[in-house]
Amino acid sequence: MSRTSGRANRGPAAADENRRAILLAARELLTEQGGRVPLSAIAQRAGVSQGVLYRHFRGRLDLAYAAFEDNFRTLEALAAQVGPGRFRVLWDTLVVVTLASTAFIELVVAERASGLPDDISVERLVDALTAPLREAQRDEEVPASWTPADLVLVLNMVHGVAVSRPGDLDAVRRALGLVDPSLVPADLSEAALQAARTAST
Amino acid sequence: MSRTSGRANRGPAAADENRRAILLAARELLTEQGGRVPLSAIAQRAGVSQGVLYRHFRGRLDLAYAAFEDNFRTLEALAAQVGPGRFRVLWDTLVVVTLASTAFIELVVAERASGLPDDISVERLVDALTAPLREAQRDEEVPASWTPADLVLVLNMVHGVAVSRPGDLDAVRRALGLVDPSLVPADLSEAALQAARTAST
Amino acid sequence: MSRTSGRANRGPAAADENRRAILLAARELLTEQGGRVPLSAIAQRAGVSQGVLYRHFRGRLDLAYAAFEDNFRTLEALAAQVGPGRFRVLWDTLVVVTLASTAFIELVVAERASGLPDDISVERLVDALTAPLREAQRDEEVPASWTPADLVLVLNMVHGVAVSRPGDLDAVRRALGLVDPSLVPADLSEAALQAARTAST
Amino acid sequence: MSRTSGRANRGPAAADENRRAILLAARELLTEQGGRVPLSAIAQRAGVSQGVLYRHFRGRLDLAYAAFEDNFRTLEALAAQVGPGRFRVLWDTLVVVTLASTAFIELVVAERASGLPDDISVERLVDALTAPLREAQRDEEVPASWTPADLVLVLNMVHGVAVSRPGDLDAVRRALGLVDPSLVPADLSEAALQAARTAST
DNA sequence: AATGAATGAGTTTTCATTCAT
DNA sequence: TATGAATGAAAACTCATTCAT
Repeated sequence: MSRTSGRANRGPAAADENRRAILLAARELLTEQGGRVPLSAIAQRAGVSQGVLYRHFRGRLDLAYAAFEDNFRTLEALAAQVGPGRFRVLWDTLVVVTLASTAFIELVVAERASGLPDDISVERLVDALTAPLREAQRDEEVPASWTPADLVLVLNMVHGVAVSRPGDLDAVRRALGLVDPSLVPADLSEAALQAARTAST
Repeated sequence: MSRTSGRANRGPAAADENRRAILLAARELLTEQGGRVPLSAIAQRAGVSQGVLYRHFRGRLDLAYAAFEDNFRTLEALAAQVGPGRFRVLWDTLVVVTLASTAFIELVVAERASGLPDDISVERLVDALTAPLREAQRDEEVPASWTPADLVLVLNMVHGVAVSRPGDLDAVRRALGLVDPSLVPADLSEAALQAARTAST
Repeated sequence: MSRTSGRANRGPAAADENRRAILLAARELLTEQGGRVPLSAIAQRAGVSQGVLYRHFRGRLDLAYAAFEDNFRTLEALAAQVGPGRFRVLWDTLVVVTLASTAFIELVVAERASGLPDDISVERLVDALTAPLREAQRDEEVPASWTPADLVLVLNMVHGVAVSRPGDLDAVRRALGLVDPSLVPADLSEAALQAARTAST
Repeated sequence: MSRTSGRANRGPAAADENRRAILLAARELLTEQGGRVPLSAIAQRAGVSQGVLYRHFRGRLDLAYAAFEDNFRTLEALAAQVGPGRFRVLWDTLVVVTLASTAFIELVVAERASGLPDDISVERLVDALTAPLREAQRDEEVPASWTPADLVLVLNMVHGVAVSRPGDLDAVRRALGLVDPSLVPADLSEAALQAARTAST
């Protein structure tokens, strides 16, 4: 599953590709083996030397921060688009992205003592959700009582299910259904997750 | 928060006290510093030597298993009692115990690759819940549609909130309320958690 | 030149001996190979594992601090003794110890950015020198114009010669003679240095 | 303190400027942070790429050798001039240059194991000093007993003070005064040092 | 000729686990 | 039986040096 063939120096031109390969490898290995996979294993899976990993990311946590940043950007881009049903799209993506990022969330949670960087915050999510949620409530697609913060809470719950039952998408569906049927994404498949994983910047 | 005072050999009489002190220290340190605290730090906080820690627990995961076993026993004892309202008591305890054991759950989840021992399983929880839940449904205290497995799912969700927002009991209350108001425990306080923490065998 | 024979675990009883062996090995290797010898090489020469080195000393600088502390104690003990000629003894020892500690001084100097711990200071030397110097001046053994701080300055100069001409004791003698003939120690031999090296706590 | 502005290829015209910028950056960083600054940091401070640094200097030690060579040339030029008081000028410059080059001296001393190149030697200094010293002695400006080698020894001592008390020019003055008042340079100021630093080739 | 990314070989550092006392 | 030192096997991290562009 190594991305690049040999270990030839492909030169600076490959820098961006390397960065992406590292993030992807991290996602995979963290998911497969848990938060303590050696960084050297991640570098290896990405097909780069350890030095390259350290050039791109200051350390383990930085990998997670970078993934979060990517996610935020994806979501903010979605939220910025207007049109009917954008809440639906945004929410479904949010759930899928949360599931695809379980490993990174765990990492950050495990190192909570270190404190989060400013640009990784619940507020950012709340901001992106506010307008789309209001629209959806106006159109009576979702209960009027919900706040953006409630939705973030639901994502936290989704994460709880994801870590407790790795790979069990049906459990996630049932869990969301317990809160409200309208929260269950239309396409919650392994393929959708895989797409979200590969899409990282 | 008991620490053994000196370091004289206090004989087997101290063994139990040591065991409890170790589990408590582990809970504290895992919560404070995340899953990677050195075992030596746990031993130190517990006021025992590393040798003693190893005498009681085979390793890091064993600490979590032991805590789980304790929890299971507490809950099964509760479930065995009959009488009106026993579901209420059982559920409230389940939530509190889940929150008090966040650190150990994280540990096990992080090492999920290692596989769980047989006596730590969802089934055991389902078994304990089945009868009390049926009673509560008969008395129309909770929706008839719920299954014991659904409740375990809710506990998973609670765990998700707990790790995402450490110490925020209000978030837990709101989250449970989103599922169903009847799921919010009557006494969900730091004091209740502390009691659950100290209660470990 | 390894101090201990094999690599058997000689148990806690050897802890003190290990500490000493590490300091001695550090002195030797730093002198032979400069300030960048791998700590692993020091551990090896001392006949202990790397972990033992780290148990005794937080890192490279700690080795130097420990050596300084040892030196200070030796000197303060000498300064505390009374009797005629104690300045002579103290000064000669000071020069020898400075030369025997060249490697550690270089280390600390190289890492000056890190700042010194409080208990490693010029003042401590000045304090130890004050009374003995006063006596020597009363007895007209040394020029009345000198201050303890001047003597420390002379030690700094000795260090300059030591690093610039490693092993050249004659250069040290000539240098001290340029300042004042009375500053040249009576016994400034490789044997005296070796004794000072081995004497570290 | 010159930095190349952009990063366009400015052609061979920039080569000299780069060389100087690198040496200056090395002086600064070695002084600030000790002998272990990464070469990449030096290149960065100099405003050039690592490749350029390597084009000019084979490695870390080469930086020091180059600085020494520069110093030697300056001094030999001074020594070649005749006229009354040339010893004075030469000596004062020697002291200033020694202080301005502390960082490089430390570097070479730390790597003493590697051995010096032939053209960096005490003899070269002795040669430059011989005639001027003889004149000064004939004019009774300095004690007749001194040899050129003694003066080199005094420079070694100056270096010892410089590393032990970074930036403390007064200590240097006092130290030289302890040897002989005539050795204290007339202008021993930070400005004079700065001039010597910038003067490199 | 300049840039700065990539390599890869150290070095440092950390712990789980063992074991002498 | 308890203690805490020692081991040793990872893992993290750092840079000098090379090299594609």
